[in-house]
Amino acid sequence: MPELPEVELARRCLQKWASKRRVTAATAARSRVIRPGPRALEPLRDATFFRFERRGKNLLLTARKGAQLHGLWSHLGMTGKWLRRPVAAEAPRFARASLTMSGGSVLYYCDMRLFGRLQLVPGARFEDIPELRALGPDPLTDGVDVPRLRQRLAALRAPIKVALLDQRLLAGVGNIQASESLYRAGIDPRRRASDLDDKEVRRLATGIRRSIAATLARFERDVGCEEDMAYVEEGAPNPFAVYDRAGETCRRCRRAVIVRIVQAGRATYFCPHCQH
DNA sequence: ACCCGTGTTCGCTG
DNA sequence: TCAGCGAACACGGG
Repeated sequence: MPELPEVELARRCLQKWASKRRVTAATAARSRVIRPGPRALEPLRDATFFRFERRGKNLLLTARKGAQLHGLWSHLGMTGKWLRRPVAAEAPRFARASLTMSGGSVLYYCDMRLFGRLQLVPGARFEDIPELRALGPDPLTDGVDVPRLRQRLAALRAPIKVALLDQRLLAGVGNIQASESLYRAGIDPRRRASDLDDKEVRRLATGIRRSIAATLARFERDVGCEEDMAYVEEGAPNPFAVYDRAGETCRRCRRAVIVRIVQAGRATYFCPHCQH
């Protein structure tokens, strides 16, 4: 489920669950998401997590064990999530790794589709990892630098919606936030990225910030991390303005109908009347 | 049965 | 050389 807001929520939950507690056991199933292999997490035994960062959709945790630092890099892919359970409880479905914490709880990494990633980073040297170095600025923690964004977009022939999914441009914008941001900015997702003028990039930057802020605010209201953490409550109404609303009347103009198209293999939703 | 999917990477093509 | 595209990954839900 995770785009930037969901991953930020996961970061806050993990911080709350793991801060100042010691890892008493760490297990990992044989699975392609655990790197480099099933024994990858064993060095975390007796370590204590003290830093909980997020860059785009990546969670970067740091633990200390004596003089040693261990990094844990977690990317949730499409279906990854972290859950907390009492030590006596059964493991959740699709659990791929677990960290048993002092104090009697277990943190489970669960991932049905196995598109995620869980990797130990020796010495917590995240700065040495090429995939992380390649990430663009994070709209929530770094803000959006409009002149820089426009300069980057000017070099791209791809449609603006497709460009927004490139994590080298901005880290954390995913398929939902891309549609939502463009809707807020009143920009047609099919426009060539290089064709956006200054004013439009400014509107887009505002759209991105507000769309992320709105989603995060909703999570803060509706989703806690007391026990397990549910990204989307079962049967909850769609919280987004256009995403997954094909065929519905646009809430802004009340005239046109939201359209679904496919770009680069992904669904895009927009209002043909409000977005140009 | 069939299609769809909040992500990323790889290989092919023009 | 490189942007762009489809496929692949894996599996449940509508």
